[in-house]
Amino acid sequence: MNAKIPDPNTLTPSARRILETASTLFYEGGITAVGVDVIAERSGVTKRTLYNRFGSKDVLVATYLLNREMRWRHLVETAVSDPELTAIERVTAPFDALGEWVQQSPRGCAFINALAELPDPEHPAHRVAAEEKRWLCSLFERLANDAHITNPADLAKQLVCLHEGALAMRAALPEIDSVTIAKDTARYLIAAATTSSTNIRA
Amino acid sequence: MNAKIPDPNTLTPSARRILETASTLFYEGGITAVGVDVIAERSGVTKRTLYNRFGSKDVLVATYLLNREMRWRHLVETAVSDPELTAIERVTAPFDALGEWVQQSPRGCAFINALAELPDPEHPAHRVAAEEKRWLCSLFERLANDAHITNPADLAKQLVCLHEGALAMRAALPEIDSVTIAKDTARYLIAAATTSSTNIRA
DNA sequence: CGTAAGGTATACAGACCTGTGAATGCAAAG
DNA sequence: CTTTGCATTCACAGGTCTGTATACCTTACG
Repeated sequence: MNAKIPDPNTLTPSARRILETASTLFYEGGITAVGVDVIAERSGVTKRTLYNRFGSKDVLVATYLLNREMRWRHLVETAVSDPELTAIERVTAPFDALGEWVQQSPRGCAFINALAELPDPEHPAHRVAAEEKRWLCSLFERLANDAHITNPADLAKQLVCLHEGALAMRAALPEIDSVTIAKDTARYLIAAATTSSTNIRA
Repeated sequence: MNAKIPDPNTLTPSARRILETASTLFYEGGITAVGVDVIAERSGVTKRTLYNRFGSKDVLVATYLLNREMRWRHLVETAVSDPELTAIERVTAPFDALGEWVQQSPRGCAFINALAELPDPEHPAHRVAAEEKRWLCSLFERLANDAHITNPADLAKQLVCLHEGALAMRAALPEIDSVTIAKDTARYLIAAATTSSTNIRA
């Protein structure tokens, strides 16, 4: 029932083109609304080739999300590894990455969007989406830990919420600069958590 | 091109049933993925009746979102009007409402989800979604103002981000109690903004 | 030279999609 | 009693959807 996802790095030239076209169309037009015919046509490829390379639309969707996750992770990892940054600044670096990212992705989080369209929890999209959020959360936790912040786990969850909220708000109300707001709020929470001040009381 | 949306409060019995069925199916299965045939069948109604009442699927979708927004607004307005609450507690009351809401809506924000599926900015869904976010933002601002908080506008935007993030995270990673985290964070930000402490520095 | 892999081209199956047409039953309100 | 509104049944149009079948071409490589 569930074919395996091809490695986005070892694709034939046509498969590359298909994946790139599909990525754009899926993100901009929605997964369900975009048919394989359009993807094939816009890739300069026949539908047969598409199915030869990916086997099914579901696998193509999963590859799209996986590939997108890889690109996003790479961007974030580059941002947090900037040697110019202090340990504290590193914690908010993902928000800088997000600021760049949304320039080309104003329609919200592709993983959240995919979840909205694919309710079946068995669909590989759910695994990819959940994993991405978990990854971001542990990254925040690790960075907070490296910056000697009290309660890194709690702070990480707060930052992830802010992060997701900024992405969603960007899609719904672009007139609000939600990414900057989220980053400023993150900075504030971090500063508060470093100065050994009163922490959050449940 | 754009038929008008019927008032969800003055519907014939059949239309009510159609709207309720559609609401469930759209939210749980995605808007594009759910066809009018299923909606009609599950409502015990013929497709013709559906089209007599709503005119098009797009209008049905818009009515679904509008009706959902009305229910959500009502829930929030009830929560913030609780006479037991102090002015400060009122500011976080929408998060309490959210906690109840997600019990029956674990699949994220219906408006954000709709935006993900309907990229056309002319679609009425965009108006409804943007308006809902704007409404929530001004509500937060008003509540913050009533609680004599410095910079109510800034705080409101932060709270909206937290709010949306909690909703999105709930859908992606239900194992994290994101609503509680968001509410606690909100309380913290509010407390910080009331004690005339250092505010956010850009 | 021979073979295999990647790709092209066209057609098709079978299901589902939104939306319409035409005729009819039924009940309440004027 | 008749109009009006609501709902019904059945059939259909015209597309689009995913996925497959058949047959051919081109290039690389051993």
